[in-house]
Amino acid sequence: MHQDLAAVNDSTVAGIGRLARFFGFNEVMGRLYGTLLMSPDPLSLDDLGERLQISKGSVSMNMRAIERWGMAKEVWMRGERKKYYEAESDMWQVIRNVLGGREMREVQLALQVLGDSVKRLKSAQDELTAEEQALAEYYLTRVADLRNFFEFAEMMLNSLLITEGDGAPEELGQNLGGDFDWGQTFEP
Amino acid sequence: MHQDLAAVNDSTVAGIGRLARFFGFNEVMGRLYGTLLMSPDPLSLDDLGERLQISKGSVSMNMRAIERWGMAKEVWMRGERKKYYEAESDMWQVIRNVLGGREMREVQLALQVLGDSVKRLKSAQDELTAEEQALAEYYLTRVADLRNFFEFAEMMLNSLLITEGDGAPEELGQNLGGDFDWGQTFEP
DNA sequence: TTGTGCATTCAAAATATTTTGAACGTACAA
DNA sequence: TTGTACGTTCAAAATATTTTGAATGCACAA
Repeated sequence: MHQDLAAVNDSTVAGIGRLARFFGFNEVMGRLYGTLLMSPDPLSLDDLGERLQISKGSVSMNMRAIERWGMAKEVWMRGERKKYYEAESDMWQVIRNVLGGREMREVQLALQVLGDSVKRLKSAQDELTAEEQALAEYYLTRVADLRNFFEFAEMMLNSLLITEGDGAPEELGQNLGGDFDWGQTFEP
Repeated sequence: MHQDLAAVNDSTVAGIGRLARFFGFNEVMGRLYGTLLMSPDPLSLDDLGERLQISKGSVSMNMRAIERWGMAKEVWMRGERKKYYEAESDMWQVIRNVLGGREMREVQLALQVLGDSVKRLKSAQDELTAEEQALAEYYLTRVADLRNFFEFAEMMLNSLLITEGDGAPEELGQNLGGDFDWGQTFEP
């Protein structure tokens, strides 16, 4: 193949691998996804292992993860017994799939834990010595700060995830406005 | 200390540790930061090692990383020879520090690589066979998709980073509007 | 300047993650 | 139903990351 075409493919695949690592996936996942993205035609597991020089097992496991994240899907090639994959090429869809499955859970969990902390602190008020009460106060402000932050993050994520159809969110601000106090600060 | 206060401290510290891992830091960094955040007073390296039961070396190295990320700063305690730290408690500032130092670089790099690819493809046009030209076309659309995506990400980041003062960005949309085509899609 | 009390460094050890490949399972063509 | 061509699994190996603690460095009080 022409040298420049190969170079473009390689640097893109390497770049996406780097990004994948950066976002907490492993690099091979990124390179597999990149390879699919840069291929006009679906590729089989063998094709992928061949191109990236990795073992059958690794291709199989990593591709399954990629599929679960909604970053690629299987494609049926008639008359073929092999599995073929093609990349989800709408970046917004990929982002939505990943955020929806991961960051969202993480934020929900954080909010849950913080909510529990507030309850716990408030219901313990009576049993506390003066010194402990001061610490409880302090904890409440810190926990409130964190909650504000995560509520904001949740709202941002929702506005991305709710967006219908392809492409960039039509107007990010639209989904966010309304019931959120934008003027807040974390140092009251 | 009262059981509920300890529990709130511990679950918050654990939660922030988890988040740190999630965002590509190591868990100990998160727990150190969480411990500082939940302490009304600055803590020394020994205090931190003691509370988290980790070695002097680990505290030293991880705290330095935390400091570099702008997540905590040193505090001078007069008459003390120890180093004391306190957490940066403005979450928005933390986010800005981290994004500014990391994601921003990453996005810039990606844009740079993609820009190079476009140049390379365009200047190679002449030397290509018909088949190679078709592939080059395909590459150009994929690379353009990625570029749109990263340009959007860059703009989002800028609007967060540019915000002055404490607290949540006053109006995220404001910084974004204007020169960006919100109506674009990645599948023209 | 010296002694002391820290922080820092770094090589080795511990731990965690990822890859490999052989063994196994499965679906499909014949 | 059988043989085959594939995919999947998983334990062991390879690799990467993190922690440890002893050695070292540094600044300050005296």
